[in-house]
Amino acid sequence: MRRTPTILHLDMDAFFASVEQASKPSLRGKAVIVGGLGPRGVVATCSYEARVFGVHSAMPMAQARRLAPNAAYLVPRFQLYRTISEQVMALLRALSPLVEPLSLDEAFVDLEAGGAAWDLESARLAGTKLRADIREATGLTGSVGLAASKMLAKIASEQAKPDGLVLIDPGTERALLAPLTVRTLPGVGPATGDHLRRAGITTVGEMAEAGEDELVRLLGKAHGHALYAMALAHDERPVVAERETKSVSVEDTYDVDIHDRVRVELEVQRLADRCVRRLRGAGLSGRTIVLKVRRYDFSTLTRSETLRGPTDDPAVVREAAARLLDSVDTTGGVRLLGVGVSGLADFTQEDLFAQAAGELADEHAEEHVEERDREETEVQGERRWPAGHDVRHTEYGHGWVQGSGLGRVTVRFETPGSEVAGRVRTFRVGDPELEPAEPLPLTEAGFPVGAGGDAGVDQRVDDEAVDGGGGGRRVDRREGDGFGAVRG
DNA sequence: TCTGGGGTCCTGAGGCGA
DNA sequence: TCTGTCGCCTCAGGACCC
Repeated sequence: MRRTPTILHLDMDAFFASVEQASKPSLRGKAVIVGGLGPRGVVATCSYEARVFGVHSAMPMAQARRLAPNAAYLVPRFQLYRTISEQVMALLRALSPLVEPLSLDEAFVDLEAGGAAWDLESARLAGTKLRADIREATGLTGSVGLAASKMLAKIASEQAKPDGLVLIDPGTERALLAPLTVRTLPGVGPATGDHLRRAGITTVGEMAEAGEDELVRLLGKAHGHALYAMALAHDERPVVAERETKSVSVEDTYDVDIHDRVRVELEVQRLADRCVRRLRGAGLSGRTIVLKVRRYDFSTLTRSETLRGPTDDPAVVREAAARLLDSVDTTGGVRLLGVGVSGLADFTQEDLFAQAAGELADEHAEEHVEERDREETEVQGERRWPAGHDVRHTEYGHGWVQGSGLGRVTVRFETPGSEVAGRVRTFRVGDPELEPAEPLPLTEAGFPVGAGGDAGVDQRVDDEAVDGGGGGRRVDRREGDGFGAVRG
């Protein structure tokens, strides 16, 4: 392990929720919860104000609503988050060519490789400056951890949250780790945590004391060796800038279990088409087709088939997925279906006939996508208005959808630069003066050139209105009008 | 009461050829 | 020719991460 704390871990604070608060002044200081708003949605991120009520990531949305009924509930706007994330990643790449993004809101940076830091003080300075730069460029806060390894840098940034910086001094690592719970270590989730607890091991120090042989006996070879090394603060994993994609998959959870076998078959075909579009979009093909089925009782099974050569042919993937489905009993109903492709290559080995058939099928698939996009943004000729998405009104200007339902849409007219919360007005959903709009930049610095906003047409539509967060007043709560229905 | 979506990695069973 | 074994591959499931 290197002796200088020049591995940096950046973690943006409550990223999705913070972006929403920055773009909607009326939500600042309020409980904001971002996630799937359907009956089976879960929380993606929530603001620190929402965490006070016990809400956290991955919690079922229904539970979050019970804990924080007056919070603002918004659907994620991934395109906007991606745009902001690119701004942040650009700042990281200015520090070093060795940047390893873990997600939209997290990354490792090897400061030493970029010459941005070489000792304790230069590392601290680089981290401090980075946080200031991020705030200036995006208006958002991020927490920084600095240490001599990835594991320790990540633990440090966790301790720094929110809006802080923690540097782990070389030589103090083991003492720092010893009292922490085993769940602190990457790779220890609920199952491994339980396993260790049953063996009387609850802290990292106890893991180190237990010894390598005992951990291997308890957790298996790979896991045991890796976790023992981590418990001793040994982590030699390098920061890796480019990671190869190993698989591509798509899956859908349905609002209501599907019992109809024909419908299940149809959904699998659609998922296969979507998966192939993603595959082709990435310029990839793959050999192994995987079908995933989650049944009514939440039991999950996968079936896979390996072809003789890699394919990106929608017809081939559809047929393989259909064959795999033949071996699965779906009579009790299914809540989730998924199709994936692994064993990836950046070339194909299809014969000419298959290629030709594929192109034909692909044309149909493209038509199908456009059709679905229309379905998602319009219902019986009327536009849909996802909660939180930006809109523009010819008279009142820029705003965002606070809620919709019963043929009405409620809009709050404000922009990221607004000093005070904007006024709220309600319109007919078909009002010709109201149209979806691109998100505005969060700061005057704006988005980088070429970065797009969110078209606002490709998101799942919520079926709930949102509350501004303050007064406990619910706006336009929709009754069952078909908006939340399962696609298809 | 309920539990998303998109990934990665590991393990163990079983088939198969050398 | 039969049998054991080793290594590799495929398949299914589980755990974990964000």
